[in-house]
Amino acid sequence: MSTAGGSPADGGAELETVHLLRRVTIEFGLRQAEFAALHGMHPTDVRALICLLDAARAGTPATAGRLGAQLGLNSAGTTALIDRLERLGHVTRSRDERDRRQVLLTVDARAVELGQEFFGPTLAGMVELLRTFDDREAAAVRRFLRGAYAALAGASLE
Amino acid sequence: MSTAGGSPADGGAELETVHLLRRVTIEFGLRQAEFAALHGMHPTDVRALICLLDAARAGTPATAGRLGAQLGLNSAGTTALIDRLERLGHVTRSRDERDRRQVLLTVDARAVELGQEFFGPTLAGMVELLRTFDDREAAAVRRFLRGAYAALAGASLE
DNA sequence: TCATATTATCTCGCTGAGCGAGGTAATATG
DNA sequence: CATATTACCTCGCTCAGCGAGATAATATGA
Repeated sequence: MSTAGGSPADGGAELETVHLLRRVTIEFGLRQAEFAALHGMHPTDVRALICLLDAARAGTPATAGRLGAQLGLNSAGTTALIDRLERLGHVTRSRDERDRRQVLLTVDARAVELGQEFFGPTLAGMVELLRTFDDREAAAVRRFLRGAYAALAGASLE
Repeated sequence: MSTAGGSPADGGAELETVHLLRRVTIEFGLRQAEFAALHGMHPTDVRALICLLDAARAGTPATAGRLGAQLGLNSAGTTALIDRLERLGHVTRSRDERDRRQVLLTVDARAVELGQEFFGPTLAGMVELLRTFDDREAAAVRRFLRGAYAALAGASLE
């Protein structure tokens, strides 16, 4: 169908998808907040762990400053954040030997486990769902998410 | 982790999609925080406006309590949140005449405009992208997002 | 080499978002 | 009609995150 002329009804289907994405992001945030409360943390702490794990997966060295920038915190807030995570034993600080100004961050294995315990079933549900997609459909989902990221961040992923 | 019987390569493609979604949600949160800072608000205030607009779109009456529940706030925090939004002129309180305990909330038109000014280009970018999808691909994206919401919220949408 | 700028992080003091506890109307229940 | 429940609000407090500024490590230029 999809008459290209941009009738209100047609735009609706696409806007609906965007609204859907927005609701998903809010719900994701709420689950993060729950996980945070469950382990004596704050939503920002969980977001920080996610960023650190993403960096680890991507092979990017995780420094204090980079983390703060990703989370939109200033340096004082970043220091406080890392203090909390370190106090809870979820991350470890270490000096970069190449540039001793920088603080490298590593996520403790136990923190990863806790995350998988909590988010595992949810993420598994999504993976399960994706298995019912054929190649073209799965590729479409990835293409949309990459595009959404680009639209949001003004930068594409890798 | 080791999910069910899929080959490692297969699980990778699906997990990649899920990680992509997670990154998108974090980026969405950052844009919300920027919008908030730009207008003297806080991230929670923006999330609240989104919830109120979603409720309006769905035709659900928006009450103080319901909003607080959606955002994971307790009653004190909810009251403070609505105080802030009302002080900024973004929402209006009114008593429900059916049940005078309840406070109904309506979003001011100006707040909607501000949101569209800021998020319009980003959302338009996503809509544009979606227009390049054929019907089956677009449907796949919606199906994934609905499923993701269900996995996150433990409830499906409508 | 040594002064100077820049970068990366930390410390200090403060503001205010959000919590727990408790209060006050309005509505339900026996 | 007393009592419970619901929906919201007030009060006092804690601590996340901010701005300002300090410190230490690295670049830059004469």
